[in-house]
Order: sequence, then C-alpha cells, then structure tokens
Amino acid sequence: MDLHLHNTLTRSIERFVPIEEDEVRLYCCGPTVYNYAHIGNLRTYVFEDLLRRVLERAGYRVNHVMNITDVGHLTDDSDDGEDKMIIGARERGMSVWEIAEFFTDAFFRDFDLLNNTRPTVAPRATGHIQEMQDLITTLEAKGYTYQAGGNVYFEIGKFSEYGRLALLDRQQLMAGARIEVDEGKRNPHDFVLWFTNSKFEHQAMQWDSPWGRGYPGWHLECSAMSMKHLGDRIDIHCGGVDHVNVHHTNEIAQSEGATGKKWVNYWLHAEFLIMPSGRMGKSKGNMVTLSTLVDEGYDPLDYRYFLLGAHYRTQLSFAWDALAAARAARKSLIRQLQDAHARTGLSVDDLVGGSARDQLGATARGALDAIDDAFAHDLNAPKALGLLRAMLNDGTVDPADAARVALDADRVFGLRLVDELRRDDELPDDLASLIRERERARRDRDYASADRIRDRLQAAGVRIEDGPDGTVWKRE
RNA sequence: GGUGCCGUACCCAAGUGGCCUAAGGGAGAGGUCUGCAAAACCUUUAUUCACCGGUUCGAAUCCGGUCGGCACCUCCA
Repeated sequence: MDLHLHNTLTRSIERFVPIEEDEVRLYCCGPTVYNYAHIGNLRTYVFEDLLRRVLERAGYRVNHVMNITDVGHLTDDSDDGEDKMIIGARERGMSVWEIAEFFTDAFFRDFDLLNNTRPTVAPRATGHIQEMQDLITTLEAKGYTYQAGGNVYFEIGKFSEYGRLALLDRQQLMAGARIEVDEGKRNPHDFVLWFTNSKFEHQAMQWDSPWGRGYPGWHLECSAMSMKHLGDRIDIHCGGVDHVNVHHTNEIAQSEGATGKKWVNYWLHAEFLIMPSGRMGKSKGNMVTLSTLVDEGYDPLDYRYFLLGAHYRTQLSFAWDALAAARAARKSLIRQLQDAHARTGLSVDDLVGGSARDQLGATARGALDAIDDAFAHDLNAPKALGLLRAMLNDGTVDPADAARVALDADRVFGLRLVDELRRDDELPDDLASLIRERERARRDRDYASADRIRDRLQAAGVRIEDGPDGTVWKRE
C-alpha cells in the first residue's frame, strides 16, 4: 500500500516515505482545555484518526503524540489579554487546575464516543515547563531571542525561512491589521516565548525561570513536547488549517532554529466545518458540541459518518438536514450488512477473521483494492465509502465476501460495524418469547394482540419486520 | 493588502486529462411484497459539471479571465 498525502509545505500530494522504515512519528495539535470541544474541533480529531488508521493499515507502527494544552493562553496576542483558563475558571467557579482536568476528561469522552483511537502519548503542557525553558535557552544561545518589556521574544527576522509553510511574504504581512501592535516587538510578527509576571499580576499558573517568574508562550509546548516524545525530526504534524499561518509557522521557526534540522517532513491540515453563520466559535454564539447532537437524538457515530462523507481538505457545511441524511445513510449501511450477514449463516467471528484477500471473489476483491486505493490517495474516505456502498448494492457479490470487505474496510472507517452485528447475535429470553407469542397470535389472526406485542417490543428497542420468509427482528 | 479553498442533480458529495453519455448517500416519485405497519427490494431523478476563452486527438479534470460563495492572516480545529 503506497501512501500519498497532501503536504502543506509543497501544496501538493506527495508519496509518503517515513524516516524509519516501519514506524511513523505523528504529532497532532491537541485541545486547549478551558472549554468543551465543539463539533468543528472534533472534525479535526476524526481526520487525524482516519490518518492514523490508514497509516496502520499500510503496515506502519504509529507513534502518535497529541498534546493537552492545560496552560492558559491569552485571549489574543496583544499583551493585555486575559488568560483563557482564568476566564473559564471564573465562569465555572473552579480553580484553573480543576478546569483543565474537567475539560480534559470531557474531551476524551467525546474522543472515545467518536471511536477515535487514543494517542500513544497525550502529554500535558504543564508537565513540560522545564523542556520549554530549555528550548528557550537554546534559542537564546543561538541568538534568536531578545527581551523587551519583561517578555522573551522570538525574532523572526533571524530565521530566514520564516513563513515558508504559509507562503508568507514578510514584506506583505499586514502589521497589526486586526490587533494592537506590541510596542516591545522589533517586528510585529515576533512572538513571545516566555511571559513574565511583570504585566500579568493575575496569572494563576506561573513558574520560575531564568527570565523571571511567568509562563510560556503558546507555540512553545508543541515544539518542546514533540521533540521530547518524538525526537528532533518527525514524519507528520497535523492540525486545523487555521494553524498554518501563525501557530505552525512559529513552531517551525523555533524548532528548526533550535536544532538546525528540518523538523517535519509532512504537514497535513484539516479544513473547517462551517456553520451557516460562518466559523464556529464560542464568541460567535454558534457553538455546537457532541452533546448537543446527542441531545437531538443522534448517535456520535452519525456525526462520524457525516464527516466521512466529505474529504478532509474541503470545507464542510454543518446542517441538521445533512446530519439527518448521514444518520439515515449509516442506518441503511448497517441494514445492508446485517442482511448480508444473515444470508451467510456464519458467525460474526468467522467474518471478521477470515478476510484473506485472495479468498474473496473477484468483484469483492476488486472493491477492497479500490477502497484501499482511495484511502491511500490522500485519505479519500468519501470515495471509499461510496465504493463500499456500491459493492453492497451489487447483487452478484457473495454475501460473506461483502460482509468481510465491509468489516475489513471498517477498520479504517471506524464505524463499529462489528459491534452492530454482534448486537444482533442474541436476544434476551423474555423478548424472544414475546416474539414467539406474537407469531402464535398472528397465526390465530388475533391481530390486535399481535400489534400490542409489536408495540411492546418496539418500546424495548426491537423492531419487528414481517417478511415473506417469516418474521425477523432488528435492534433499533 | 497577503494566503488559500470552493462552485458537479432537489440537498450533501466523490471524481488521481480518455473506463465520465459523471460514484455514493439523503430526499422525492412509481412499483413489488404485506392482515395492517414497518422494513426491504426494484425502477426513476445531470448528454451535463457557475460562465467565457485557450491547450489537447480528447477536459468536470490543465491554463487564463469573469461572476459568485467561504476561510485564514487575532487565542481559536
């Protein structure tokens, strides 16, 4: 399986070649834990999970690091901002440490509900203050920094490659277009490596440092933790597109400035989920969380299916209609799979285990190959999903083959299709006897009783379908 | 001002120059089945890819332009 991925560095799709033959070093920008993740944030994590699953399918061992940023960051980049963690803490009446823990737990709950694979390591920024300070010391020794107004800055003018990722022209950058210019900066795009408390008396999280008591700048943790857990050079770094211009651009400057080596070989960025009112954000008042979807009666996997229906590099508009369509589509996919399974008479384990490619019929094998090709071509999940549906619609494919291909492909889709089949394997005795009772009633043409029993089963989450071959039941 | 993305059926959406007289899903319509219901299944819905030029034997796909939508350049996936 030859992987091709879109690299933001070159704005083109490149063949993926890892540094080590069998292993991939993957760093994903994680959450800042001062509030709930919204479904826009979650789109990026589902994309990263897709990437990870495809890498593993291609045979790589993935060392996947995702940071938890539990240090507050300013509300904006000017020096008079307030720490987001403090705002969150004040609003909820908790300490900043409690806030961080609370929202980290909430984050991983959503993460799991979407069936994302947990990272190998999820390091916390507050646990890496020393590493960040060491990084500053290194940069200082190499002449990339200066101090002004109590803060330590990175001087972008000293890093000749600055802005290459974002294709920024330094002459064209609009200084202070939308933000206050920090008087202390030599260049408006210089950024803070270390804040001291000289200007922030209310900062709740502070640490001693060679530059005074304070806290780290917000780009620093990713560089420091990536280097600590993955080494000086990594294969892939990913995050949302909004990070290209500032966050990742600055991360590159400080990382490569410190090591003198090329830091990241492939940059992958997920496009945004867009609300009808524009970008989602707390301040815009258009924030939707996974809990919102669940409260509206959706399964988190309906949202995952919705996301899989669009390529990660295209903006996706959120709409309740579209989510409802995804739910219906996921249901019908499960139904097709259940039917295929039922026609084989095989156990679920037989179908999961025996998916050796060369034992499949030609059509099924061709479909599986095409699905893998789609995954390998810059993670084209929507195409792969279409191919899977087309194969399931193809009446000439042996049902056992169809089920095997579906379950195999689902190791990448992550829709828990195996679990859906297993749920059908057994029915509690009381419900089973109700079904038998209803069958007798129907034989006796006592349709009133039969309908009453059907309603009871429905209430218990079991749907009854009377077909030409008898009655079958399905879990709702 | 800079940097990108996008415009494909009623809606979402894939499309890696010829297998595209364009996947897949949703919704709609008609039908089969059925005590009823539900589900399922079948049929059906773009000779066309915003528009105009160009390159090519050949373009939805490449190039240029026009119109329209969106995002980033503020912490923000």
